[in-house]
Amino acid sequence: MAEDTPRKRLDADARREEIVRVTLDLAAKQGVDDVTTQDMAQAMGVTQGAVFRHFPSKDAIWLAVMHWVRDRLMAVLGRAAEQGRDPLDALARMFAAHIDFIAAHPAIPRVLTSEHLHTRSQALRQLVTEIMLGYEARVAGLLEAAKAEGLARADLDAHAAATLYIGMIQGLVLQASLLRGHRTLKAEAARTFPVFLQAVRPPNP
Amino acid sequence: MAEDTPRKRLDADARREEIVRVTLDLAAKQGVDDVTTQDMAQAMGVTQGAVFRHFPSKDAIWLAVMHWVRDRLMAVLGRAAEQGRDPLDALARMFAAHIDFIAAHPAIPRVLTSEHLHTRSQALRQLVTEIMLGYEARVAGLLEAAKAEGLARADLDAHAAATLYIGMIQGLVLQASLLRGHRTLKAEAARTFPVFLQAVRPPNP
DNA sequence: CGAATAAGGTAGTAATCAGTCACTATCTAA
DNA sequence: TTAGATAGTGACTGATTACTACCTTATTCG
Repeated sequence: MAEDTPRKRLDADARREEIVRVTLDLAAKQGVDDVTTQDMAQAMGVTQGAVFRHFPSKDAIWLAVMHWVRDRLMAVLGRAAEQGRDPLDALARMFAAHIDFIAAHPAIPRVLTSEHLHTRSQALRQLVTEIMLGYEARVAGLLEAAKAEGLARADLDAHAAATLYIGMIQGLVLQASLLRGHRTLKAEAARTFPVFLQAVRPPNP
Repeated sequence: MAEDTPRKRLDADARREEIVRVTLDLAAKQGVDDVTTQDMAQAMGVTQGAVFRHFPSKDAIWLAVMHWVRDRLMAVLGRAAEQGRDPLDALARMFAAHIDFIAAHPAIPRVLTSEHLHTRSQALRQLVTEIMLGYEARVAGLLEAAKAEGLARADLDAHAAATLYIGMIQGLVLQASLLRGHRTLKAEAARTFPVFLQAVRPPNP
């Protein structure tokens, strides 16, 4: 819960990384749009002015955060998917990896879906769009591959199913956020994914 | 797009209603957490101080907005559902009505899922939770009824399916918001709902 | 008609915010 | 050892915010 205080006088690269880290932490705790540069500085044990030595603006910080999220998330998803024995197994592994990643970094979905950030800068909006479309294409690709192998129904609308998949994650996150504690993300995810799979599977086994 | 300027000197009830209306409008245009009391006043053609004659605080305005959303949304969903010939038809009508309502009032899902509002006051958070749980229970109820009539698979996890249903709406809204214009909410919704239905329907017709 | 009532205007407040800048402390390398 | 480079400080700014107090104007009703 506390900061492991890698105190003052970091070189610029390390400090930039730390700013991204504490920004994600703070976004999880107090909400994306309530994170101030003062909060970031305090979490690192430096003064507020120091933050602006490493980023020209707050938007630039959010952009760096978004890049961090994209890189890590895509790496995690890719690693999980390539371990799958077939396309549907890959999708299941990817889903589980995503849920685990969100559980470890609760701010990630909030950053990606934050309307506050989307409206702040064109660059931010574009990056989020790119992440979403890329993710959707990846899911749709796995579903198409599943169709080719007869693992998914032949008439499946892969694009629509990918939309449903992404929505499923959003719904799970919102529930877990509203009902903090009462329902755990992982447990609900484990119940909901099989229902999604039924929409994909062919009618007669 | 413009204000139909029901100009000055409204009685308190009418003014309160108008504040709720313009707040929803502004939230759709500029984002929930970027709506200021100054913006509201300007949209109504009064000064900012006038807003606080009718609400004790900005949180109270959001609470009134949330109540408006709950009342209207629930009424719309209820009316749509009771026209259904069977539980699944009711669900389909409810979904279509929800999408139409969102298309007419784009701020609604943003208000309901705004983390900024959830963290502002306990009352707001509680009301959103109540709306979500109520909605989910309604969907789960229809699905259970469908099971009883043999319209849904007997082993369906109605609760999980309801979670998936709500997530589907969230996913559609996010897509429409990010890809403004490129994809229309109604068209994507019409493609995605049948995929969801496949998860519900019994294996052999 | 005239006074009470209710709605809006004017002009503030204190707090908070991102961003700036001149200065200082610390590190590194010749 | 010292000189240059760099990270951080501290005090500041101007803009914006929700909210308030006092005053003015419109409406209503006896």
